[in-house]
Amino acid sequence: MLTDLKQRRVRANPGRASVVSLRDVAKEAKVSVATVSMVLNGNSRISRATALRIQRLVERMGYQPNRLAQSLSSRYTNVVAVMLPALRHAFADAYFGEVISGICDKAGKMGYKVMLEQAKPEFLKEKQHIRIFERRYVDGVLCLGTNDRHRWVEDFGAAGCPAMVVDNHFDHTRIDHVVCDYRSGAEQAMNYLIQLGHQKIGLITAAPEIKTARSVRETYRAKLAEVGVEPGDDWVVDGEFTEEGGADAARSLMDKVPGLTAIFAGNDKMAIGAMHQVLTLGLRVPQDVSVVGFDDLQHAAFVNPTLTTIHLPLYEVGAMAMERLIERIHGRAEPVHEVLPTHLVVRNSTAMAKSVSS
Amino acid sequence: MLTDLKQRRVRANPGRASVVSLRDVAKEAKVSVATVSMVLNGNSRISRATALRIQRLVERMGYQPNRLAQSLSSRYTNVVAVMLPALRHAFADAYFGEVISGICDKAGKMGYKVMLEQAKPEFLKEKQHIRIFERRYVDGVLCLGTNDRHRWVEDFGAAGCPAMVVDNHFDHTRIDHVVCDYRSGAEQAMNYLIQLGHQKIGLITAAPEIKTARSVRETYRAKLAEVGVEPGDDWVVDGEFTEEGGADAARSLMDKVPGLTAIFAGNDKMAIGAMHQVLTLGLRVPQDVSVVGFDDLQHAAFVNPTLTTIHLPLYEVGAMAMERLIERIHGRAEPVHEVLPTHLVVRNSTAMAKSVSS
DNA sequence: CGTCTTTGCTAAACTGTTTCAACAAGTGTG
DNA sequence: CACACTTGTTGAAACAGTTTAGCAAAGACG
Repeated sequence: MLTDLKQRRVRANPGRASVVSLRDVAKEAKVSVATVSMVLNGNSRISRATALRIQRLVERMGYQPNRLAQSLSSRYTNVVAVMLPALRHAFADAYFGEVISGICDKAGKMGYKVMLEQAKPEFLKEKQHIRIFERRYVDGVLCLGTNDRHRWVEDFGAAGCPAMVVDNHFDHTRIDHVVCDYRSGAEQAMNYLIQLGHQKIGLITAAPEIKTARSVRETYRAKLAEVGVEPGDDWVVDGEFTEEGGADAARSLMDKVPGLTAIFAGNDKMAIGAMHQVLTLGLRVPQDVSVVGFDDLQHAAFVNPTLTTIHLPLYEVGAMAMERLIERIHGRAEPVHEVLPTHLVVRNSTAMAKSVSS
Repeated sequence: MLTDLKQRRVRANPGRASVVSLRDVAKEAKVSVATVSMVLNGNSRISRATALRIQRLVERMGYQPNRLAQSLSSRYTNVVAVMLPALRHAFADAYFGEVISGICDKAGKMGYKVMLEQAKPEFLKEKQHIRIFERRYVDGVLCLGTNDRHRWVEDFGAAGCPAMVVDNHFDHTRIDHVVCDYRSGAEQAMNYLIQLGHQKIGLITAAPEIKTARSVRETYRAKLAEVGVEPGDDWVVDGEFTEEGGADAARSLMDKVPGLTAIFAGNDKMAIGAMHQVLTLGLRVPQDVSVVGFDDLQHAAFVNPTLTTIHLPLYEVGAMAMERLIERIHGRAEPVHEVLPTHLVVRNSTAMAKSVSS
């Protein structure tokens, strides 16, 4: 008999929609808040009749649980953070965009919200990446665009915070990851170029501190070795993962490697920059120089000429990382180390090597 | 004298970092939780000595306020949502990326977190865009990529939820907005083309339901009228804001408008698609056809030829929208209608019209 | 010396949920 | 008929903060 009828302070809530609480529903239904809560959570100890009555009331009153209170009580926020690197154009990057797309779609389906964070130096120095857990902003974090120098990734493991490295791989840390098969992708690209008769193949890559980039580089050397080619020091150039970098790298290659007939770039942006540079130098793609990219961004099909590239299942990588992260949050014990397959997409930036075709 | 010494249940928190609470600090300092709370919130009624002592203790114990509890009590979450349109590549879009970049940077500086949402049909049908307020996920929302058909934008005003339309403008709704000066941008582009001697200028635009696109279209007609040119029906084609659309639109223009010497595209993606198509048709850019874009995405400087375009201050638009939204959350009464200036960036996709230069 | 004000702090109410112990009523069993 | 078990529900504690009313003690003043 609702003994607790003491006046609730009238909500001083200027202009904001007055929200109904569990209490309001309970009072209206003349039951305790515990009962309403149990109905909403499908507790089987509530009679069918009461459950139905209250469900209708909840519907009619438009009750929405306050998820701050829910999270406070349940210790789960149902929010995960996406950590992006502190690059000026990180959000405007098609590569990250594709991964985030997969993350968000999966998150939505699993009832999770996605929060955006950038791994800026001061953010990390203040240990904010751990604080977002301690302060209960998130249940887990997905780390994009990481490299070996990002030692902060290890903090998550040490602090017991669910975290996942997306599309990269740390050697000396047991942190979970979901990654594309860069090695196999590089093999396919090199096989294809070699098949077309190319031997003097330049590699534009970046950041040796990125494991996946190292895989590509090693595969490049291994594949050339298979056909008896020993690349010179000038054959591998850093392109910083940007169009500008790719363009500069291509210039360096054209300068220092006479007779070069093909360029393999570690991502599409560098490939596009490189193509641009080759064309600027008055040479033709693919007649004089073939170019192969890596990523298969949507854009790759709309440059001139269209770009032959390795397709990475970035959307799928994002979705799977999200799924596995949620499992980890819910207590999964086994480590996650998923590798997703890649494939070659042939377009118009590649052709038979000149020495062969002529 | 801590009368409330009843045992707190031992935290059943397997593996997770044990977090210190206000209570823990209070107990250690032998004061009440209220005192600690007041110290942290800078309440002046606490003695300097106590404040200092507690601040040091807070530091030493590594206390971090639980923001779920804070938000529950204060009714502010310090989180805003960014609503993106339900396009497959919304996150991979450089246009949105640039705006989001500005939003996130500003949010970080103002102590806000950013949550990502996609305006999918079922999301809106379930009124989730209002629910995220009712359920206290966010204090405000920034709407990107909206158009006149998105009537849900009006729901925010009706429900008293702080919201802001970013880089667009609704005629019949008094919702706040921050927008680039599309009209002036289009004027600059048209002036420049006309200056170069172009008269037969095709327009690739999109979605008449987007106010800013309509502004561009109207300006295009007005500017042509100024020089006595009446564009035919075939001169204006829809390009759907995509590379593919731009390419198709360019084909249509080349087909149906004999003697066309310039194309003005409503965004850079369509411009790039159009350039690609023109080149594919065996014509040269800019010698045969000049192309002007709109946006000045980072990418525009790395296509071949580099793209002449209108620079939009998208980063700044995002940052300002965020700032104004926070003001609105904190009770700002006056409507926000900001317009940010644009400017022309001349690159290599434009040249004198053929009839003039020859 | 008694009253008033200021200072410094505390108890308790409040935010809105989940969950558990307990209890009344009804049913089944020996 | 007594006892145990099941069913349906409730009260209260817990989550972790903020905020307000109010209580002592100390200083100012008539």
